[in-house]
Amino acid sequence: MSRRAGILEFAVLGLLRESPMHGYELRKRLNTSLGVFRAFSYGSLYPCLKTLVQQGWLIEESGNASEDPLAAPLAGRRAKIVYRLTADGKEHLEELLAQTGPDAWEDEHFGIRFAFFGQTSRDVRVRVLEGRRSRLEERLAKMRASLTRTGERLDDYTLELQRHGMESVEREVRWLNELIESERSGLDRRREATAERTSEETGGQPRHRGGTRPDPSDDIT
Amino acid sequence: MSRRAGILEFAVLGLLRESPMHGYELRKRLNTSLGVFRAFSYGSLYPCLKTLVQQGWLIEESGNASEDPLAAPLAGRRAKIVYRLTADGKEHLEELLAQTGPDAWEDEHFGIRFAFFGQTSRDVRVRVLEGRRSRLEERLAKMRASLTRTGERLDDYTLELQRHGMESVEREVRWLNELIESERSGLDRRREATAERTSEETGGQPRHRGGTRPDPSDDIT
DNA sequence: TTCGTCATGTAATGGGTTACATGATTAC
DNA sequence: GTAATCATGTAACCCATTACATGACGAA
Repeated sequence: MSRRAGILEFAVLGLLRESPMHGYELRKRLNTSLGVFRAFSYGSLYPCLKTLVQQGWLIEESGNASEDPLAAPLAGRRAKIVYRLTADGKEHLEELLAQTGPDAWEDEHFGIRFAFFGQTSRDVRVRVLEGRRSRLEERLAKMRASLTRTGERLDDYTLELQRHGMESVEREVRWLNELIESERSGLDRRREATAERTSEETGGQPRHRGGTRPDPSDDIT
Repeated sequence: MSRRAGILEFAVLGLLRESPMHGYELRKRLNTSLGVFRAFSYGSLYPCLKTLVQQGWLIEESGNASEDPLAAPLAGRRAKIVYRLTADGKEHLEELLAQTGPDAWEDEHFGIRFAFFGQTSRDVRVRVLEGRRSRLEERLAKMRASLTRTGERLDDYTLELQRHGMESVEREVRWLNELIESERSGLDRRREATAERTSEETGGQPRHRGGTRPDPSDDIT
């Protein structure tokens, strides 16, 4: 059981905790809200959903659950397959969210972890941020060492690439410092607020509708 | 023939153009000089080398070719498999280097392309940089649109993640602007210098040896 | 009636990793 | 002699993508 995360699984579970959705919608959210870094395709999403159902973490429902309540009597609209998190699934997600293992701060995972910080307890948040930071500092050390090394003889472009890369990492470290700082200073107020607060604020807010339909080719890529 | 690039193939060809090497050394270079972004393992490198040999782009040589000429009479040192670029291979690389198709500026490819700018003609360099820039600007537009959209209701962390992501992209755009600018201003001097200059400056510089052996676990990761 | 979007899926493929197996050489 | 590093590989797997197949619905 619990054959270690996989970032898509994580993302799906996290999104479905906020509200039930069908696959198509899920993918769209994956590639806008969370997808700044990563885009997923149906070819991975649907099989993933299937295995999550098999694990008992999701159930398939039919009916226009997460549809806009304002335009409620759609009636004719064909009922799609809506996925909802089960109790087991919620529990499983809770476990994933509580993990602070090394893969929580690797490049790919960190983004997802951060995206669901709203569902994560503050101490885990801090641990993940700190883990990420030391990961990056370790990397910086190696990059500096590699630049210092006598010999190597890199040409200007390679050098420039490395310089820019290092600056990017340094920038992320500064960002993390600020975040950690602000997590720490947020100690006094919202002391009670750890993993329990999410339920009431994730209620059914109307989905966006009308206004600027922003270019049908979704995902930011 | 020429079954489209693949970044590892590209990197191997590019590195071997500078000087012949054996697999182990190749991987190390891949993961330091170029490897700021990406790390490769033997499990992908050796099979890749094999197919490149089959394509006729590399030949296997035995002998301590790229070894430090200062410590030349190593004699006892067992001869490893040294890979050298063939004429065909060089030609093929030239073609790859000249390509300015859309995948030249996608995230993964762009790094490699840039790393070998020293072997690339200036007009191609500019085209790739500009392509990359417009790619990023396109992305920025989508991100802005997605942030502007009414509804969506993202929580603070997701918002912060997107904000940071956008700033990263904006920063890269500024970097590209500077690079393009400096490529353009470099028009007068080195006018002759396009793809022909690389031969004499890539001669056998001594490999690093002695001094600080920088921590045997290579790759920057 | 046709186009665009919504919606769900499958099969083939890709491009890499991990873990393993093996062995030579060098430094202590 | 033994540990670390150098060196070459293979097999099993992973996680995703691409291309494809299918079809319903709404709007022009």
